[in-house]
Amino acid sequence: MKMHNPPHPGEVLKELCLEPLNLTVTETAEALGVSRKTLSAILNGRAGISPEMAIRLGKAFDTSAESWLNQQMQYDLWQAQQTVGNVKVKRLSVA
Amino acid sequence: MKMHNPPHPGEVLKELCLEPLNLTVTETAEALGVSRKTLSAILNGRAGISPEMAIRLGKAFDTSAESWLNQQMQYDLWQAQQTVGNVKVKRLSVA
DNA sequence: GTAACTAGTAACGTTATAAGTTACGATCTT
DNA sequence: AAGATCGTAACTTATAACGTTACTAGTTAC
Repeated sequence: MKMHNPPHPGEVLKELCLEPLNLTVTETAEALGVSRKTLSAILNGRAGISPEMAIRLGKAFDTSAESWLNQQMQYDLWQAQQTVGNVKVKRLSVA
Repeated sequence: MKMHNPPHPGEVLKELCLEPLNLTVTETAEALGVSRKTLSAILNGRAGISPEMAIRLGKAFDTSAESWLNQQMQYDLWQAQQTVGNVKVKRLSVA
């Protein structure tokens, strides 16, 4: 029931990882083994974090890949709810 | 560090939702508002659960959309780790 | 035993996303 | 001025979700 707009994981990545360590986008992209463009898109909220990317981030920043995917999931779910949150579905549970 | 192969969410859906309620695939697909093919693909592990689908499942079975997406995430992450789990990434953390 | 229902799936199309390379313009730094 | 950095547009490739239609095969009912 999270009711607040979850931040895009890219923002978090920038604020919690790149900035504190004074890492450039170019430098970080190379370290991650992805193109600068790919990282840039994530940082600017124009792409999501794929499972592969989550693994890379986990290794680079010594965090859990899961935490990155989790943030992405929260973000995606919130977005989907804004779009199709009012789809009509027949209740199938016992209740 | 979950080391066991997580089940495909489609299996869980079948065993925990359809079967206990004696629901047919056709019937459930209609209730969810998706095509029979789409549901069938999920149930047989040939498609994943999208955020939209998670919302539909949550409404139909009175569960949280999050739990469905979470299962999908675990599954995707495990799959990705089997494939690219050994990518080389430069360590960027302080440690 | 035929008709109805059910299920998997192949073949087609549409839309969207992740990722890559290349290239350009803008800023900032030395 | 020269070099580095960054965002981003254009283009390509691969994958994925979803839809419709249609075929095959099994099961159930009359």
